[in-house]
Amino acid sequence: MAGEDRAEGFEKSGDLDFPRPLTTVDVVIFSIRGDQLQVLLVRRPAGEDEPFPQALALPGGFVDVVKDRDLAACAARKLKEKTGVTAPYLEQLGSWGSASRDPRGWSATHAYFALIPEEAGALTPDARWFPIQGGRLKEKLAFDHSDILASAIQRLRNKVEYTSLPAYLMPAEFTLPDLQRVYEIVLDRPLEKSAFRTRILSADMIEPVAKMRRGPNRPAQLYRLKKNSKPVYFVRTFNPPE
Amino acid sequence: MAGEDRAEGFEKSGDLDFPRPLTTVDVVIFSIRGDQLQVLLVRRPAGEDEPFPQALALPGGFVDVVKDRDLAACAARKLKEKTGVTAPYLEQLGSWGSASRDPRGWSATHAYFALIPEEAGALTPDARWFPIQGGRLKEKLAFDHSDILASAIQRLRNKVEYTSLPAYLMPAEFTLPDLQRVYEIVLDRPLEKSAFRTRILSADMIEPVAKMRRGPNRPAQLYRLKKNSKPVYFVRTFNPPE
DNA sequence: CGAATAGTGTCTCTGAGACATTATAGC
DNA sequence: GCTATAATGTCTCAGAGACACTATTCG
Repeated sequence: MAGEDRAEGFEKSGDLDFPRPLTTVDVVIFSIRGDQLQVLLVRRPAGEDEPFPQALALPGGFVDVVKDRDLAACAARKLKEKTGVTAPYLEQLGSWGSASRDPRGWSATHAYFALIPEEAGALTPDARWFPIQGGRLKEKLAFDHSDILASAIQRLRNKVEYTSLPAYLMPAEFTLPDLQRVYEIVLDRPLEKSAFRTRILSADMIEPVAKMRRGPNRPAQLYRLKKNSKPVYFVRTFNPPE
Repeated sequence: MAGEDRAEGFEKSGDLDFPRPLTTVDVVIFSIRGDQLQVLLVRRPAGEDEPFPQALALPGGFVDVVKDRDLAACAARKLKEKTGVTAPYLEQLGSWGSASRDPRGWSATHAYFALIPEEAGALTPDARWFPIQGGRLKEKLAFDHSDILASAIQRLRNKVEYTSLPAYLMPAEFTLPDLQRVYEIVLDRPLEKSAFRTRILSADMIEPVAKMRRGPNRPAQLYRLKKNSKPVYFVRTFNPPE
């Protein structure tokens, strides 16, 4: 059955009649809400034969070989279904597959992570936002979703050190102090204003709009993301403390 | 058949009787041979009903739900089978899945990439090394393996700018000029000797052995990787030209 | 000695960190 | 004027780039 031939790499692939792992896609969806980094989670159904009934989980599910042309389309579909949003930023995170992660049998999930602005979309009723505090989620998740989420948080933090990713968490128009605040929320440490501004402005990723944000103090210049702006990679990280 | 319920994320998962994609693992194995970056490829079988008969491909194959505990173990097994080597460096690269990449049906592959030293292992007869020239392979590959390889090359080059990954391509003992040469081969551009040495030596990743490499000129200090040394991440990239 | 490569030193430049200073709004 | 926040400027420091210079072997 699960013999050598197959494992050696297609040598007898004319015969495709052997057990296949389950194939799923899960999406880690981040947003900034109320000055916190938050992640979108759904509650699993309650059925008798359900794995992890009622547990919290990442939005996701089985690949649909009819509806989904490829993995990215599948992830985009799940994102759209849960949030109404179409791909501001969607990146593949990695895959997790083993005999034990799903009680129903050998399964492999393709994990993606998405960044969306606070204003975006209309949630489905089964989905809720949960804050990431101290770089972690308090709640336990179904399957190995806690591992996947931890990996997503680490990847996000890492990349925020040397990329413009937080721009995708911003509303259409924002000020430089707004953007710096989002960097600081994700990294959970303060950044130097002066160095921050130099870095962002020299990256040619945002452009000023002819408006200012007014408040009880000096107004701030409003900016927007430049058209078709891909993420920018800086040649240095922010120097992590110590 | 491929209806909404399933796609919505396990909601009816009691019913697992629907088409599953094929699940494979492929490994991009790099080594330095004869002053070139090379990749290990196998030739596909010639059978009538084989996809891409006789074409070159990355080593890999179906996940074996009996033999393979998880994806990484599956990748390590394939690496071992083809090269006799056990994991000097093995990292997940990403996954590729679509309806069209394999003529036998919807399939998803989990791609890994491995770095091994030149001396290592005994190849199986169906595997051969092919040089990467100008950052690309001349040969066309089966499936979407050309895309996967291109992605692996890009990831490798990227990481070499700010990590110690090339250390895993080195023999047990090597000199600093040797190591610099490997960096230069992968990046395909010369590096400054002085800056290179400062960076590597301050990274605390290698240690001198009490030997010198002798030649027709001044001998060079031999080094080895420190025990259990994980890859080092530098806070700056080498400044790319222009 | 010369050739060749190993290894070090010097000078400049860029960008981050720290922190002071100036600017502009509301009250 | 006072307060609060936006925006800029100054000084220092680390590390890269460029390149000169010294060191050590063989022949």
